[in-house]
Amino acid sequence: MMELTRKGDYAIRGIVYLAGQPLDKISLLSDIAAAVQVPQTFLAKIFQQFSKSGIVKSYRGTGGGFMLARPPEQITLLEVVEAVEGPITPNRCVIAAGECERDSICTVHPVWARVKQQTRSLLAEVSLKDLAGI
Amino acid sequence: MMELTRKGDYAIRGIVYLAGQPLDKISLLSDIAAAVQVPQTFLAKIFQQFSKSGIVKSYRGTGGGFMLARPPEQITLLEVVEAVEGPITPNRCVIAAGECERDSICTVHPVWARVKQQTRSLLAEVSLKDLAGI
DNA sequence: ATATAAAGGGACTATCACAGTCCTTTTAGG
DNA sequence: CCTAAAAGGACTGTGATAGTCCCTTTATAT
Repeated sequence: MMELTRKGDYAIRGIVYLAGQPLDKISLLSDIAAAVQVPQTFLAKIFQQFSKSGIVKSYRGTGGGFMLARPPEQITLLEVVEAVEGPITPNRCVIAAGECERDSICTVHPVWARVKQQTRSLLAEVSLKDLAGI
Repeated sequence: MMELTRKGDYAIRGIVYLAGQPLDKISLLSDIAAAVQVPQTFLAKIFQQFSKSGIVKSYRGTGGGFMLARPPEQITLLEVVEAVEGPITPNRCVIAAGECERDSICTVHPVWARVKQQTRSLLAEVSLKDLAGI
């Protein structure tokens, strides 16, 4: 239970690397992939998701690459994880009330809600600045 | 991320049902399965794990079945979940130091350790008595 | 204009964990 | 010794994960 996927792991590695680079430097995907030891084609998919979530800005063509969309202290670990893994939901029931028919009688429900809330707020307190050790 | 499997869900349903029964009553697997709407053969595997973990006591043969091994207030949700899902580990690195080679440089590591610790202690505070609403 | 260097995006594949099923064996009572 | 239960092993279908491959789009440099 509660395991981060390899994709999530790679995502964090990649973005933390980016956070460690000079703010206005555009990094090549190939460089990032080599530095953090992740297959480049796979990392490409991950950075596409980052781009859509507004965590990174991408530039195409010659001289293109990736940059953080905001300074590292304004990007949280929660954002990064949820960008690639989707919302954190310890139990399907937590997604939305009524998702399971046993809802009304389910005393476990509120416990998962607390786990979710607690975890999200912990991850929200950690920024890329912290992780990059700047 | 962080999703409880269906097995874990079923496990909780089954054990909470048992906690709601009279303390010394031996319940049939077939009854439990029917009550909580889980395939009996699948629930059988789950209760075998419970039995090995010492959460329930099993009796074979005619008149056999299952009973909680301890009173409901002495069995925690953490025990139940870990019995069937294994240890709660948000990230492979958290399992043991040195599991990943990037260990020493990995600033994310301590964050996962906190998530793990926090979640475990929350689940440890909830007993079957609470869940069964006794 | 055209060659080139990048990211974007779609389609495809292999592997593995999850979610079960089925069948045989063991244990206990009547 | 027959029957009722759990124990255990072997097997299977399905879906998510973890990629790969190839083509398209966009931008720059010559």
